[in-house]
Amino acid sequence: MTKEKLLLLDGNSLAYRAFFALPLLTNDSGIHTNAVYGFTTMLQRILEEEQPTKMLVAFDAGKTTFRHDTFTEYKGGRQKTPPELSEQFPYLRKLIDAYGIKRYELEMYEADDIIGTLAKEAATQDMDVIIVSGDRDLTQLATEQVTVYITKKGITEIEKNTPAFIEEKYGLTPLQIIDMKGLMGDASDNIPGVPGVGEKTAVKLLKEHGSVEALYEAMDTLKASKMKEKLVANEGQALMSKKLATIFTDAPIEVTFTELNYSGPNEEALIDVWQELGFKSLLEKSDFTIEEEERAPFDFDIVQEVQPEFLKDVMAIHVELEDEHYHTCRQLGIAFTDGTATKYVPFDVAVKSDILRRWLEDATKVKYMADSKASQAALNREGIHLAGVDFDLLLASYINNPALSGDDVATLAKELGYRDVQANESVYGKGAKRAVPDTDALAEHASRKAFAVWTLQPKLEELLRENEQYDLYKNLELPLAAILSEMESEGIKVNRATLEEMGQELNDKLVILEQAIYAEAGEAFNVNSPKQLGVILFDKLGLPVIKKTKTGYSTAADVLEKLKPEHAIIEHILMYRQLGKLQSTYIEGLLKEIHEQDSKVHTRFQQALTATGRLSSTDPNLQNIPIRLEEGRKIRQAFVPSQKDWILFSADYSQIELRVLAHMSEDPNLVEAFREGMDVHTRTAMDVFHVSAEEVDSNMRRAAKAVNFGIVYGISDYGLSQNLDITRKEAATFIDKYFASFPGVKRYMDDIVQDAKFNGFVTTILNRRRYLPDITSSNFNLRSFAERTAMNTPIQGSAADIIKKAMIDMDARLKKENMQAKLLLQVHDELIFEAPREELALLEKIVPEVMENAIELTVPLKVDFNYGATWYEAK
DNA sequence: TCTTTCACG
DNA sequence: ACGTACGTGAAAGAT
Repeated sequence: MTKEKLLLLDGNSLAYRAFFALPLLTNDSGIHTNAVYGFTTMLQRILEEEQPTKMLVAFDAGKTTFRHDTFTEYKGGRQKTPPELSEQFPYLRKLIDAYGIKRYELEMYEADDIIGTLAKEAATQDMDVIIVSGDRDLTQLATEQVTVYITKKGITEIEKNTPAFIEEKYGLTPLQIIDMKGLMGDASDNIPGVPGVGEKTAVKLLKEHGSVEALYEAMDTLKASKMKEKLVANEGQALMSKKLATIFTDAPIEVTFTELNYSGPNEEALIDVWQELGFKSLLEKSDFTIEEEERAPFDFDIVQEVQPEFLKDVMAIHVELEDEHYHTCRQLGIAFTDGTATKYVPFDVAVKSDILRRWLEDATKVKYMADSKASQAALNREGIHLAGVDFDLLLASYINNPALSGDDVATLAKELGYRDVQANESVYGKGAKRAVPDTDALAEHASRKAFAVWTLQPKLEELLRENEQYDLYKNLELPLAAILSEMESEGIKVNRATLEEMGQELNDKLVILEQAIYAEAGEAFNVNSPKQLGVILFDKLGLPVIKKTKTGYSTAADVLEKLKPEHAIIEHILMYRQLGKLQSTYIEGLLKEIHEQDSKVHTRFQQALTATGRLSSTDPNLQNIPIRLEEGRKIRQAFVPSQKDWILFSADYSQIELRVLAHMSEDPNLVEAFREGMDVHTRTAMDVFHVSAEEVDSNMRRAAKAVNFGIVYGISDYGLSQNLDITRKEAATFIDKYFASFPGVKRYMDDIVQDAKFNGFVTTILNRRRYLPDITSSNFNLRSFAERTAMNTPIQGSAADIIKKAMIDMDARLKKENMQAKLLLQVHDELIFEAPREELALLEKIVPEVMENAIELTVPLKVDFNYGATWYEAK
């Protein structure tokens, strides 16, 4: 029989802690949920770690307790419980019941007393006892059998108070904690103590005398001092305070230990509570099976022939695809609705219908869609050129709040309170069980999506107008989707043979390096395993440990760089890593993505994903093809134009983020630097180091460049010190000097954080928003992160606005000029085109012109360009 | 599925 | 006293 383990939780204290530690979350019905959420996450963790056999959550009952008989002002002057917290207690009780945990409260006693009484009793029955609270007072209950867990940093960390721990921390026994409070008092409980005595003095006195009573007995031996006077004058108060602080361990509790047996949650009840509270992440993480919500019945028809009268002037249409890989997956069918009648056409039927084809291509026929870029790309494959898209649910949701957007219609709809559409996962299944369902189920699913789009269109447009984001959505993101879809469908040609040849060479080098590493290590091991590599470097070879990760030794490149002088193996490992990365990600990875039919790769640009408004690129990611190191840069030799005698043409914005910063901050110094066409890093070095342009050496410029990066990222001395490998203090000096030279930037950074605190969000030049709920958090880390984000997002996001606008203008200009040149890729501050060589002269003229004039700033935008027979040469 | 590492702007 | 630079995606190993 294993030992019983009793877990006693201080319900009130933990709820308070969680409430103040977390931002005010609300569920769909507007109930605040942060305290319950925090309590739940903490409970989940403790249950997993401790595996208790018995549990109880104690609550305070009512306002008055026996302590008020001693001192009527006990807990007086306390702030009223915020209503946002009060409303959560019923849910907390429901939650605890669903977990199958005993709840208990007792008239006239506080939760502490219940816990103290049960802990004492349990210890006599030889149980292990763990108490969990946010209130340090409870540490007085610690004994060899009773450990008191006190939550720290809100609720994320736990301090385990054993008698030994308390001894080390204060030099006191757990029971002396009571004496300490008797002397120093406790403002939060309105316990007076002795005025002028704080923690330091109290601990000192108790180390000397042992207890409050012993201290007063020995009072005559103390030499006269202000302190002694205060002690003498407040003897009664000190003794009363000690009494108030003492947890009562003989409360008349009427529960048996059998009632406290814990055997796990009632899953069904717990799911219900979590759903009611809207704890999506917990529901997903748990392995509970969630029952489908009931949906209202829905009328739709499956048609095998498209009649012209089905197709109205304004419709919501949905192209149902097998999965998210819309360039390759099966297209299953098309649903369309006018809000009255909903029809589903299997895809093979749809493509054969000239009526439908003409309607899809007719720009005067208005279409509302869930994800127009995916649909357009999927239709492009059949030679259907979608036109007339007027609403895009995915993009509208993303602009409304970039943090929420999933890519499933059900998820997006649910965020707006619409539930009559199923999640893809529940229609198709997941993992190995994933399969396309029968036509009826498929048709219903697609039809419901079309209807959801129809229903949500007015709501979302209204929301966007309210926030003055309609223009951004309608005139930037929506037309951009069509352009991106063309870019993706066009694809970029990749020379398979070139990559294979490089792969062969890399392979030869990797084999040699691997052998050298084994020889230097004295054994063979998996160099790609950070764990095994850590053992070799730090245990076997005894190299100094510079940094640790949460799972072991760090073997990241910056760490290895520092170890280079220590051992010859390091250089080989770094080289192995570098070449291995090229081989696995860029040679093998890219080869897998080349389409057989056209020798091209067709990436997907995610337009509704990033928090800042940037695009991202997947399958393959063409926004991180190597360039910084020559070995990697050669990968770009495999990217070629799709036609003979064509070229690749690349144009990039110079210092766009710093120019945006100059524009937004209106810092005179920074503005001048750009207006004068100066090298901005050199200029920064001149101002920070107080030297002339000629005196700026490469080191100074390097440091200045790092500071400029830091400014854009939301500067911190720690980050800069890491980057430049200098001390934090030196980094702080750099930053101070920078802000002294660029006071406008300093003001901007301060203002933007204030704005974010006031509004709860930050915006870009085109009014893109990012909400920053953590900006008011009491958690230092969360708040600091939000503050840096507040500084960075307007910069990164506005740069994204600018290049997106340039893409739209460029598309129009290429059409106007009747050019064959095609835009293929966007890499954040760079556009890559392919074009016949004859168009080069015109490209050199119009690309910089269009890009530089995309959006007018108070400083000029500058564009550099290059071209060549491969992407490598277009540098 | 999560963690670590490393490629890009 | 707190402990990270901003934004991404892919591969490999560990779990």
